[in-house]
Formats: sequence, C-alpha cells, structure tokens
Amino acid sequence: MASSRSVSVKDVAAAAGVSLGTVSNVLNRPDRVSASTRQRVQAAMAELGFVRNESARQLRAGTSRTLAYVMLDAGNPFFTDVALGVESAAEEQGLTVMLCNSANREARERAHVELLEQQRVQGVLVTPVDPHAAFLDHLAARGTPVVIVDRTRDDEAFCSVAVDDVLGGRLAVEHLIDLGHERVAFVGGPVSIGQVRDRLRGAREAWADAGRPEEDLVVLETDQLVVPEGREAGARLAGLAARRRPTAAFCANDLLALGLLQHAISTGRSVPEDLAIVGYDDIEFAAAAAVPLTSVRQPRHLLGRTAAELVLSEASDADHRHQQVLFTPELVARASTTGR
Amino acid sequence: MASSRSVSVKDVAAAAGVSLGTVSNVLNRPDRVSASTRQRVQAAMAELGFVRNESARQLRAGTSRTLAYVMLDAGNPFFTDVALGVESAAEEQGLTVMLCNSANREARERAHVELLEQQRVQGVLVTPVDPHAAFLDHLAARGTPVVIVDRTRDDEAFCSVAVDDVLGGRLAVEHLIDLGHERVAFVGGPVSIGQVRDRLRGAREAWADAGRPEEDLVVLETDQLVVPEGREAGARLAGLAARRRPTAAFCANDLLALGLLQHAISTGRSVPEDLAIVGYDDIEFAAAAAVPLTSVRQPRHLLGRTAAELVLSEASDADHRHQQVLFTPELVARASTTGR
DNA sequence: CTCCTGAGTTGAAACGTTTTAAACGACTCG
DNA sequence: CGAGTCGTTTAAAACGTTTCAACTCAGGAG
Repeated sequence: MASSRSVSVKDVAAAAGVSLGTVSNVLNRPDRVSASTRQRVQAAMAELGFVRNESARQLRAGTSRTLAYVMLDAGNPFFTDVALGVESAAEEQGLTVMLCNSANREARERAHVELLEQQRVQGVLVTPVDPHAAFLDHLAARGTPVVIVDRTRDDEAFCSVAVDDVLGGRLAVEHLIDLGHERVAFVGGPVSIGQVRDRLRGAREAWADAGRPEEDLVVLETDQLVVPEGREAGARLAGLAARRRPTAAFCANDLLALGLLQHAISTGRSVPEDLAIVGYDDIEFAAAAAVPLTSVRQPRHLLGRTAAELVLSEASDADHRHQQVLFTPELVARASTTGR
Repeated sequence: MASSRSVSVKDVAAAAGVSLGTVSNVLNRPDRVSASTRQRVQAAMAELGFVRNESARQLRAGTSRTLAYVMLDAGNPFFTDVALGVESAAEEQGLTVMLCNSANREARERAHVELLEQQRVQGVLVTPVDPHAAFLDHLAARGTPVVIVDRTRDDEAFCSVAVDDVLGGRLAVEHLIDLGHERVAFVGGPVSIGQVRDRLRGAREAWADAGRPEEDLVVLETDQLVVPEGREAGARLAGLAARRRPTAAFCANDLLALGLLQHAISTGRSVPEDLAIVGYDDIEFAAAAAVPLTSVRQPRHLLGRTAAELVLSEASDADHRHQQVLFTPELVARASTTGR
C-alpha cells in the first residue's frame, strides 16, 4: 500500500501512464479529467503512497493555507480559550492554525514571528509582550496581515481585538464599594502591561467617583501574572498593620487571585469575611476554586474568533481599513466576595 | 527600509551587483564570501526588506526545521505543560514547535496529521484519541517519525513516552486504604481510553491485594475527562444509599476531581470528612482548589522533553529501534484526603 | 615566466508543484 | 471531405531557494 521516501507527482504520472499535468488535474480539478484516467491515477497514488508536498505547493501558490496565533502564555487557560476561538473561525475557512508560545519572552516571540513570516502564513495573530515592538511594524510593513489580540496600541497601525479593561476595573471596584469595603487593594503588575494599567485606571476612576480617598486604594505591584506571585502578594498584604490592611483585593487576573486565595486559606483567614477577592478573566478554574471566585469575565472565545476574521479580511480585502474592536466585560459575582 | 511583496534572492543579487549564488552564500556560509561583498549584500537585503522564503528552502532541502505536537486537549493544563517540555527540547536543537489541537476529535487529529505530513515536518508527537488509529501506522510507514505521548500501544510499532498508570492507580488506592476507607469509588471514563483502564486496573489490584471485596470498589464511568462530568458524577454519588455510598473517590484526572469537589462543597458536604478525593495529574490548579487536592503527579515536562528527544533520534539515526519509555508517578498527599 | 593554489564568485541544475497555452483526437456540421 | 468544436491530455514554464562543479584572478613557488 505505502512505502519509502518522497513519491512525487512525476512518479505517480509514470505509474499511471499519464503526464504529470494530468495528475495535478486529478488533485485540483478532478472534473476536468475523464473518469477512467482519474481512477487509474488515484489507484497509482494509493499504490505508491503519494503525499502532496506542501512546500512545493506553497512555493508555486505564493501563500499558505495557514494562520498563526502567537500566544503570550500557553499555560494560562485564558489564552488557550482564545486559541480555541481562533481555531473555530479558521476551521470554517478551511485554514489550519499554527499555535506558538512566546512564554512571555520577547526574544521567543520575535523568533516565532520571523519564522512565520518566512513561511508566508496568511496572517499572524499575536498577543505581544510589547505591543509597540518594532518588529511587529516591520512585519506589517512588508505585507503580512497582523492582528493584535487582547492588547491595544495608541496609534491605529494595526487591527486589534481587546476587551475594555478600564470598564472591567471599574466593574470590579464598584462591586466592592457596593459591598461596603472602605479599603481595597489592587494586586497586579508589571504596570508595563497596558492591560494592568487600564484595569488599575478603571479601579481608580470608580474609587474616585465614589468619593473615596486615593490612599485607601492600595496598589501591590507584582512581577508577573502567575499563581506564585499571588501567594506572595498575600504575604505582603498580611504583613500590613491591621488598621491599614485592606478588606478586599482586586487582582489583575485569576491566577493572581487564586494565589492570593490560597495564601489566605492556608494562613487561616476566611474569604470573604477577612478578605474579599475579585479576579479577572473568569477562567474555568475560577469557579472551582477554594472559594468560588468573583471575576470579570471576558468573551475569550469571541475574542479569538473575531481576531481570526479580521486577519482574514485584511488578507483578502484590497482596501482594508484597520479597526480596533473593543468588547465589554461582565462581572460574575461568586462566594469570594458575596459569601455565597 | 522595507516594502511591498516578495523580494527574492534574485532581486537582492541584482541590487548588490552579484550573482544569486553569492547571496545564498551570504545567507548560509557567510565565511565563504569576502567582507566587502557580504556587507554590500546585507545592505541590499535590508534595503529591499528581503525575507527568506521557507517553502522554497524546504522544497530544496526536502525537510523542514519544524516539529509538531498534536495535543489531545489544549484546554487541559496537563497537555500544555507537556508542550512546554517539548518546546524546551526543540529550542535546544534550533527547531520550532508547531502546536495543534485535536480537541478530542479524531477527524481533527487526522486532518492535522495529514497536513503535517504534507509539510514534511521532522517528526510528529501526538497524544492520540485512539492510539491504534490506522492513519498513524500509515504515517509512520511512509517515513515520518512518530512518537506517541502519554499513551501506549500493545505492539511496539512506535516510540512512546508515558507514565506507569497502573502504578499510579495503585498508589492512589493504597493511600486511601491506608487512611482506612472501606468503600471507594473510581470516577473516570470512557474506558476506551487505555489510561483510564490502566488506572482502574491499578486501583483494582491494590484493592484486591488488601483483601477487600471487589464490589466495594464502585466504578462510576464518565463520558469525558472534564470538570462538568466530575460534577455530574458527584450527583450520582450523592444519589447512592448511605450504606452503599463510598467514603472516598479516586478520579482519573484532576478536572474530574475538581468537578467532584465542587459538587461536594456546593451541596454542603465536607472534604475529606464526608468524601475524600484523589485526583490525577497534579495540575497547578489542584493545589489551589477549594480543598487542596491529593493527586498523582506525573513528570509532564520531562514527558514532553523526552518525546521530543526520541522523535529527533528517530529522524537522525539510521538504525533506530523503537523504545517505550515509562516514567514513574508519585502521590502528592494534600488536604482532600488527609484533612490538612 | 609558467604553473599551481586557493579564495572568491558564478551559472546552471534541481527540488515538486501548479498553471497555461497548445496539441490531439474524435465528432459534428455544412 | 474539409472545417470547426469540444473534451481530454500534454509539455513547458514558473515559483525561490540551495548546491555543486566550474571558472576567474591574484599571488607565490618553482
């Protein structure tokens, strides 16, 4: 049935006793070739174990049937959910998605982007370490459609898909204010991440709008948005004098919130009585946490799907105009703030 | 600096006033070309915004510098951790990893595998829906190195990397026996997954070895290894008559265990007093759960890393012999069984 | 002065596919 | 019986890269 290395159309043609052009026709326009030869060719292909060479195909075609998503952190369920959204849109178009993981390292991100460009992918979706990195501009300037996912830029040089983080921060803090908290912590960082800044900004706006004094919104900056950093922030929080200690914390993402929660529970504090916690992202595990987590939900599947659609429209429409899509987040209240 | 579409070596050569062979030399063996022309060529490349065409390169070379991992479920942190291991090994070899997600659907898995073969990837790592699927044999027969990850087959037709699931099941149940449980549930399925079978087998062996009657190990089969199924199993468990109800559950993975835990807590049962729970995989969120989860830990990073190494050895060594690597799991006891 | 050496460069061939215009019969129509 | 038509097949060119044998040209050895 099958065997060996590299069977080409030429081999198939020889085996079937036709020209190689006919084999190509069988592959690409089967209707143009008579039933009898078509069968003969297909038999030969099966016999020899022919496998199309995608490189040659692409070389000739000039572009690939692939679309790539460079994820910021494959270990974060938020991004894998976005990826699922990308895939569902791509599947409808008959495209394959190539997933890459930059693991938060700009050098890796850059390496991936460069290889993807060399592979002439249809488009690149990316959640960049730094949305203003020059190599993204270069990539776009040379003609590869690029969509920035879950990040934004000040200029309008790219299509982007994101969620209104200022609003999200607002929702979280308004919720805590409604519950009567008078001293609240914001846990998140680094502030170099635009999103963290925006969520903090929303938090501050809500705080100010409620007429609360600025110093009662305590900012605890972290180095990354991961679970251990959340635990560590918990320790810092616990170290504050009781008078100055916030009764609630708003975390820039769920991983931090989970870490914070873990620390609270392991040191015998109860949530939300001693410390109310609001997360961000509403990942699947948020609902399954020690105390189900109140969180700000983002339409992550839709985020991925929309990004894929945008990049494809940029790839096909000649006169494409960049657009910045902004989705609206939603607060999901659970036991970590409401006590049930 | 840069511009437009598709600048080839030929264009660069013309701009630099050299032959295209020289441009290629600058790219691949910079030492063979004099400093002055090298500079001239590099200037031209920068000027025109030249980007190597990977398709053409691959076509000529016959193989790509890419390695692929077809994940069973990108939403499960276990697999993303395996993927990180794969990436770390690949990075050392200067290879890029292409991640694909079959989302538990065999048709998707097959489509991905076919495209990867057409792309002539160096090797395919796969956690298959069905390890005995014929298309995997065909793929290997036609010469693409394949390594099966986290699954095994009865024959030795492939390299594989897995963890001793029988032992894992044993460890889990021995732990519960040590704690004095006399009636234990096994939650997992479908049993068509070899792993689920093995874990159950280990559980049964340990149970029998302890001289316990077979009917006191209650099997609750699930359709998938996901959180909602765990919740649903919790409901079934709660529905049993108190006399017949197990006091402990061993779940085939952590997602099920989290679901089960969630159900128990939301219905006012306490863990481990009313129900002790053991999970499997020890994903990061297991430790962060409502009650930190006792779980069977697998060396997932090492799993990925080893798989990558195996596939590369198969790709390079002419006389390669398939090997089945089996790692040893480890029980991590936490509050969900020990009560702290 | 010739021959050799070696560094640097060149031109052509090859990789496997798709596409296009042209060729080929067989058949119908006038 | 020649001209036109249609369905099918073919041959050749092109995509952009790498490789390899061949070539050029100084400079050094004999």
